[in-house]
Amino acid sequence: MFDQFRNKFPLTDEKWNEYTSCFNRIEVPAKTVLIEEGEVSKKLFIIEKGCIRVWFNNNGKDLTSQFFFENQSVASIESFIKKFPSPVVVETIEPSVLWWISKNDVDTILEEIKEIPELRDRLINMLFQRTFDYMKHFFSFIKDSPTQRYLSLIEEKPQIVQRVPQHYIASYLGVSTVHLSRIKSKLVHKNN
Amino acid sequence: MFDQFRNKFPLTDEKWNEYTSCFNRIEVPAKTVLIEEGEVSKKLFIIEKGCIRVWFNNNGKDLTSQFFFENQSVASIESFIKKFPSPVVVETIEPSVLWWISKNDVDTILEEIKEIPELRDRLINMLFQRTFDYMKHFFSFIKDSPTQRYLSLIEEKPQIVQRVPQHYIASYLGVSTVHLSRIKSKLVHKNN
DNA sequence: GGCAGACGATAACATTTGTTATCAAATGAA
DNA sequence: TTCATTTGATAACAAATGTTATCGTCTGCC
Repeated sequence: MFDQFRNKFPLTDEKWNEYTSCFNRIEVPAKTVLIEEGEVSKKLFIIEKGCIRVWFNNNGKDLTSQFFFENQSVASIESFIKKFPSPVVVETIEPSVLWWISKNDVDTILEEIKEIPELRDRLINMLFQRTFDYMKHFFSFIKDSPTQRYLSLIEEKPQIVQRVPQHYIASYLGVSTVHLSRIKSKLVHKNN
Repeated sequence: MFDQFRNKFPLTDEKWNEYTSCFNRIEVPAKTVLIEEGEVSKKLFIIEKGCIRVWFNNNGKDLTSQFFFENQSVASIESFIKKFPSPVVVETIEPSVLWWISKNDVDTILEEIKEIPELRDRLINMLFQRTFDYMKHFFSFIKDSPTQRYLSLIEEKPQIVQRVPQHYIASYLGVSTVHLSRIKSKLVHKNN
């Protein structure tokens, strides 16, 4: 799992082995809850195989905020960093193979590597990138119609449309399942 | 303007004076464009007095993404950091007193202070905070009705409701000016 | 003072989107 | 296989929101 990244990190073999051995491999079925709402999340997950959905409960309704696929890392980020109760549920969609690491181990590693500017800069860059991604998604809710958001999703994140059940996509786009059906139906008729 | 922050920064008087002298004071009327769409923004602004709106053009329509008031710093953040053409317009709403600093000076200062862990941590914290703020605003578009968003705005950012013309608030909430009028009207009638 | 433009309320109508209910197809478990 | 569950399409109706137009008020400017 981690060998593919070995050459990207300027670490000794010893340190590399020490760090990668902090990760624990698990296999879980679909619809496994990895982090519950209200729990203080002490785990960070990396997806080897499968697909994860982050959602929260709003007046009894499922609202999906993000999807994650192979090679992405997932946590209830605010909970993981600030030790707040998680506002969101993290749950598998497909049967998945995951690696998790505890917050303690992450903190230890971060403390050790912070002297390596290359890694520090990369982490800061990741933070900015995540900020920009949120901005982009946020803007689309103000400026685009649901139909346009769906078309952008097909264009920019085809994995989601291909692998995720449609009612989750609807809750991600902020529309009802019925309306997403209508949107798809209209698009098909327009193209004929 | 900067004296009120003097004791928050662990710097020598010499460095403090050197850094604060990088800022330039300007007074501008209402509706002054500070950063145009498509421009690579090389300035960061701090508001001494007044109020600023960040917006972008979407098919001829004004869409407001943020408001800023006294003591806040404003830039077309992605443009400022990554030197992209700015996707947004930054514009005063009220006659304002501003201080601006060039990107060159910011880079110089950041390079010098990065050895001070207190400042580095504070900067990283600010980045996280901004990420979380975006998340919150973004969630509200998925989970709240326009009426609820307007009520939250009154609750959490009363300055905006008090100081900003209503059609800008409508474009910030993602509704038409007519509909925001209706929302206000319904709230008034409900309370009587 | 008078005028133009900005701002906001309201009405009438059009369009979009949600809700509820029903049905059909696919899927998974016993 | 068979049955229950999940998933998705569609119809009919209700509610929310946008669009266009009109009017009144306020403000800044000459």
